[in-house]
Amino acid sequence: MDKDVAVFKACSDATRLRILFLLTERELCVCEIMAVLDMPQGKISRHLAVLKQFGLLTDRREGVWIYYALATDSSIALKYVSVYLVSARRVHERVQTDLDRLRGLASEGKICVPRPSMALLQVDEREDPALLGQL
Amino acid sequence: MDKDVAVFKACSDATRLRILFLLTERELCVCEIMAVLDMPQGKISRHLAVLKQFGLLTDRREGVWIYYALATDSSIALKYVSVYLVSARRVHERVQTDLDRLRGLASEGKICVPRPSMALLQVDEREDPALLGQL
DNA sequence: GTATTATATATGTATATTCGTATATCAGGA
DNA sequence: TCCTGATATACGAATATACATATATAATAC
Repeated sequence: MDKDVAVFKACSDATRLRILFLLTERELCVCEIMAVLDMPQGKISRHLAVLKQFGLLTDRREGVWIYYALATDSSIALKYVSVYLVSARRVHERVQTDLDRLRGLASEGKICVPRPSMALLQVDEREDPALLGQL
Repeated sequence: MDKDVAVFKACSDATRLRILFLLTERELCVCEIMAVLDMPQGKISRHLAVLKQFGLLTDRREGVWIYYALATDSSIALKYVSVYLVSARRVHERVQTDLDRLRGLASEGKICVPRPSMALLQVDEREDPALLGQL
């Protein structure tokens, strides 16, 4: 149960939640997240460290860049949070703005090297209404 | 999105999460939760106030007792947290112990007046594997 | 080797959270 | 009315968190 508490704690900060929503799009390096959220590098790195420590993210280095991606199966709560992230993306304006900004900056080549889509979460967002149909 | 952050913050404490798991069984008054968790009354009341303030609980007074129950539809995140609560009940030992203790104390008449089951969450826990089948 | 870029981390400070303890409120019964 | 049991809340101490700022590390190019 402590792992689940940690997952919820990781999500209980607006900046971290925005980062998680961004990562539903694809894996991202720190500089991309910095550019989209327009926040200082140290702040982003610290939040990424928290998310990784609590098991929500994985990272891999590719040359100078370190790419972060949503983790899976680290806890029960994370599974449900993952479904939430994919389902709620289109609902929150803030998230829409962030995602638009990410795509915009990437297509203009203004943030490091755009990576191919490699999101680990394989849920089709169009399927989500069925998930909660019974509620 | 702030509402969702609040929901996750509400869940990011072990005591509050245990209370939420208990309330998947049925609505409960403060003295029942106190007895099951064996914690001082002030502590329970404070956590209930937080959960209510963040929209996770509703309360109703019946004479001297105030019954708390899981709320619904107060935010997107809460829907997914509710499904998580029902699905994860049987997985966590701590939750099992709490639920067994609740039923034991209630059947022995050791905690105020046992109420009929009035859980607001209408999800059948046997259905939950389908919810995450695609993950 | 040095310089540069990307990322991580240490430090100090302000704020928030949690808890135990004590006290206040509220409803019902004598 | 007073008393009692159930619940809420206020207060202070200990701890945790988030932040800006500064510095450290790590990989690459030269």
